[in-house]
Amino acid sequence: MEMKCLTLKDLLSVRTLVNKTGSGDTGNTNDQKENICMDRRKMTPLKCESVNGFKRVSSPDITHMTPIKLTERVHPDPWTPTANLKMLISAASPDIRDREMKKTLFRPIENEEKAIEEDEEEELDDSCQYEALDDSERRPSRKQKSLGLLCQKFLALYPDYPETSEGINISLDEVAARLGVERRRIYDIVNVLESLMLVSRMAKNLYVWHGRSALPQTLQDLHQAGREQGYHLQMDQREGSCPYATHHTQNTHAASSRRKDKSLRIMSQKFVMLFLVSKTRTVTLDTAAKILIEEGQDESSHSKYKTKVRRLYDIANVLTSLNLIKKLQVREEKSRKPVFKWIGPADFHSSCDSDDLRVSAAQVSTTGERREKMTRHSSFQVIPAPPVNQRRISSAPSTPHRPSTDEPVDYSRKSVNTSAVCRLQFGDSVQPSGSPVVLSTGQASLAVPLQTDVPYASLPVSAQFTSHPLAYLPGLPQTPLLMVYSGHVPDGHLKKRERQEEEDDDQAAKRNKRSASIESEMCETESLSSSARRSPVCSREGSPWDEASFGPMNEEDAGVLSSHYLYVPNTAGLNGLNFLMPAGHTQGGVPAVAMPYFLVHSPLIAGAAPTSGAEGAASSGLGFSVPTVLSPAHFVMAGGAFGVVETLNSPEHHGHRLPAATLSPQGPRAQESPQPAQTQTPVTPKEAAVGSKSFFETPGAFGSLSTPPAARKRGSAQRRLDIGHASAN
DNA sequence: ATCTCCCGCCACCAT
DNA sequence: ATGGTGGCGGGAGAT
Repeated sequence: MEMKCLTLKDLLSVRTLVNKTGSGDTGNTNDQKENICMDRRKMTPLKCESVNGFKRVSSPDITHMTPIKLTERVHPDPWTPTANLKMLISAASPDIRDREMKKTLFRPIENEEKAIEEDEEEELDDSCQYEALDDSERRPSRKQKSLGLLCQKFLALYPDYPETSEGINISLDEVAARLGVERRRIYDIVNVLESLMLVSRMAKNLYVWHGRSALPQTLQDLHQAGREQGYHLQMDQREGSCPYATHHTQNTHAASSRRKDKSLRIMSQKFVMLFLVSKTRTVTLDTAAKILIEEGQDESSHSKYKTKVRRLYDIANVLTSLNLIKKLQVREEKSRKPVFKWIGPADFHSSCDSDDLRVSAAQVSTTGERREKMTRHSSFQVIPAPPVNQRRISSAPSTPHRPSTDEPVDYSRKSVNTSAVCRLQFGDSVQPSGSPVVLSTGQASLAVPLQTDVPYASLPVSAQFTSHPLAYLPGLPQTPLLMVYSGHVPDGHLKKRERQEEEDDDQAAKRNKRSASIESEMCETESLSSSARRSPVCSREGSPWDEASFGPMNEEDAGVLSSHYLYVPNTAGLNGLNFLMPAGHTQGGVPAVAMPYFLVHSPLIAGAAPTSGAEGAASSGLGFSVPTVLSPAHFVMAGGAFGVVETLNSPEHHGHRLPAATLSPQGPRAQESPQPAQTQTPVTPKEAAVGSKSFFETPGAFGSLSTPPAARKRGSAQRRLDIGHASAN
């Protein structure tokens, strides 16, 4: 989608309910909130007081959008959130109202319970159901304030399948006011929705609604990622303790502490993955919590578990509202055991295998967009938007954007890319086989036969590739980015995933096993973005030339790798770039997963032998001589680890590290290393630290699939997961 | 008693 | 310093 939505800010404000309500949204509302807070807050006196206090002060504060206890300010009828909504809706424009009504009234019932609840609530609201007027009744029940219900209301505000042309802006403030809740709650919802790409964050306080259009694809991607992550194994085995569990935990320590890693978004995606890879499509919170804890936490204290479960409940409530899962009451033993069953689309696995395989220029925009939207997780991310179409959310409320600095490449999430990227195979999920790569460069796309070798042995690589030892990409077009990806489907990349399920187990197990050492680094969105900035090369911390980064990986690692990309930001004078790819590198001593292509830093090429890393890789069996053809553009040659490479000399570009990068031998250790010398962009210490973080810990999973554009804008640190951040940097 | 999960404090982090 | 985000866990309602 285009970012036109961004420009819609004006529109937005116009259509906002609040505005309609008239009066500077805050002003009146605040007054109203007065009555509310008291009744509504069942809270302790203290809370009430604070509320009041807040309230008093709020009037003046109105100016800034600081979250105001929206709950209180919206409607006088505290105990019925729905009432607030209705009121607001009625005040809204006909469109909104209609849509709203339609939604609420006709939306398929999710879970009986929910539906019923809602209905009841509606009734209550509508009629003067004051039968239950006792004070106790007046106070909204816990259920009425549930996140799930709130989410339903939220969803009711937007069409499941909005017209593609225009994005629907979502102002958190507005929606919070509209729903009569505090903003904090909206974050909970939006984060989960974002994890499924139902919405995308465009800027501060501004999201764009995408609806369920991309849901199937998103789910497919998640399914893929889940399998690559080895979740299916864990799901199968876990019913006690997963052997891998402990393993996992081990090496993540460094990364695990970061805030984003515990992100609700990520957790949500993982949670969904669990369902998707589960044969029974059911997941117990207990299992999910354990699995998730293992991944992200060092310690698994009971409190951690409890916290995790809390979050899972939050997520589950939203997913339930989305009709994707439903709760099953399974009582066993002496206690009830919360179990959720997937009731959403489940056929995605077989659907898109072939179509998406090749991403043509034309497709890039859409596909890329989709991926990009995939949470902020780099794994889902994709292509940066072309400078041209980029929309800055500058208009976005309170989000200043840097003007043109980032002009060349804006990976801001906001910018839904239009194709500026050349993308070769998308990913395993998308591209079934390590097939020929289709390179799309904005306007033109060329197919580059890639020799997939041993590492890809499992792949049905056809002879077609063999004939082309090298992929030669003559001067890259204007395209800002070039991404080459040789699709290797770890799982044997069968078209039918079902079929693989059993087959993959071994691999998955293997991956899982080793995941401990690399997981933290895999596919981490944030790390990608941040690291990208720091280091042009995918190598984790070190400079592109860091040997460690390029060193051959061990077999295990090799096994884990599933995707390889060649990622070349074509910004600063890369147009003339010529690219060579070794077609059939032998894996001789090289771990099966060695990369088939390299990036070579021109200086190196020109002058002496490639740096150790590159050198090593090259020598390792990739008989690959660097032709003089290579342009002066800086090249980075990456051998083994994975396939993301970037040019070094684009300041604006931040390369971004692929998940595979984590595979470097040093593993975790690398993480600790200080900032790469080459950091192009100033990085805060924190960022650096972040770099090693892992998002998905899925080798080659999404991370590999979607490469976050080299330079993702960095939004708030917390948003770094985002695909694109508004401000470039 | 245990499950759910609301609520809002407050750490984070970009500005 | 400011303000948007959102992790987190206390603690209370629901079962």
